[in-house]
Amino acid sequence: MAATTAGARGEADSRTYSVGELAAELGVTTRTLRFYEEAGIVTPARTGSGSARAYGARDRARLVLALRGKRFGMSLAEIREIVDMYDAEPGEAGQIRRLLESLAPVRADLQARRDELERTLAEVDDVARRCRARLDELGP
Amino acid sequence: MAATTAGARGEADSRTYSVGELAAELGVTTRTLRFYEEAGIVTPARTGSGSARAYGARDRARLVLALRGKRFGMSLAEIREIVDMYDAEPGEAGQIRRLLESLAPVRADLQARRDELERTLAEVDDVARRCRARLDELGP
DNA sequence: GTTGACGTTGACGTTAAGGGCAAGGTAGCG
DNA sequence: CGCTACCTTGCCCTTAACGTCAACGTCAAC
Repeated sequence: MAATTAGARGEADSRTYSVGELAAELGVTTRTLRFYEEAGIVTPARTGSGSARAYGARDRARLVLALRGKRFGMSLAEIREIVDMYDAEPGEAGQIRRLLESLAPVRADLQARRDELERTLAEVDDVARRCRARLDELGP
Repeated sequence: MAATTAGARGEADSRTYSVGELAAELGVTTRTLRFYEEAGIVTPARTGSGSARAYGARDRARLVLALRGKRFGMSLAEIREIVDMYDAEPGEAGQIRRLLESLAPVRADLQARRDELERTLAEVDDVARRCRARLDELGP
């Protein structure tokens, strides 16, 4: 199946990356990329003969999202879910509605985290402010 | 050493919690609290005879901070550092200055994370928007 | 004075997220 | 042809952050 490795339509795929290349670019090891593949986050194509992984633009995008997700404490499983819905094929109305619904809690969670971060940031700033005040009090 | 379990000054300590109590309140297990103690995040006092842990307001506050930190992907070690500086004794000028300096990168990191979150949130919203548009296109 | 709820330490098990290494394939290059 | 660089698939090791279990103390209640 599949025609030219290109997606549904629009061959603006540009290029394709090898593990090493992509790993270097993303600042992770090749082991990590392989691990993410096992976790179902990416499914790179293979080169005809060598069975070497060939990551496309879509894989790259998913990895970027995954690494971002990891940064604020998501598990690979959570990440997988989110990334999956990110680039799900449009499909028919029912499917889209389901996607929208599953998006809601994700959004809520992200927002909650952001708010917490905001609060934390404010607290840190407050500590800093108090420090400076104390220094003013002491210093000449 | 130490006088009454109370901090530097101001006995507004109110009450003290047992492991179970505090764990329930914070929504974690007692094991977790003990683990955080090993990790140096809290150092609850002990009751005279039984050697049972008695968590004070300060411990509670540190745990709240720690759990918040965990939510956005910090390791217990990182958490410990931050929490430590949060309620470090004022100390002399040099110490305060050092605290201020170590606070800067933390703040930068938090801000970076928040910005990333913001961007992710925007992307999620964008996906949702496109979903709705597509539904409008399809629906009657 | 024993029962039960709750606490204690200690030790071992588990899960997630990789690290690292061995043994081998393959593609270009001189 | 052989060298080198990069890739492949196992497979086991490690670290963090707990879970779980055992064996035992303690304190109030009955």
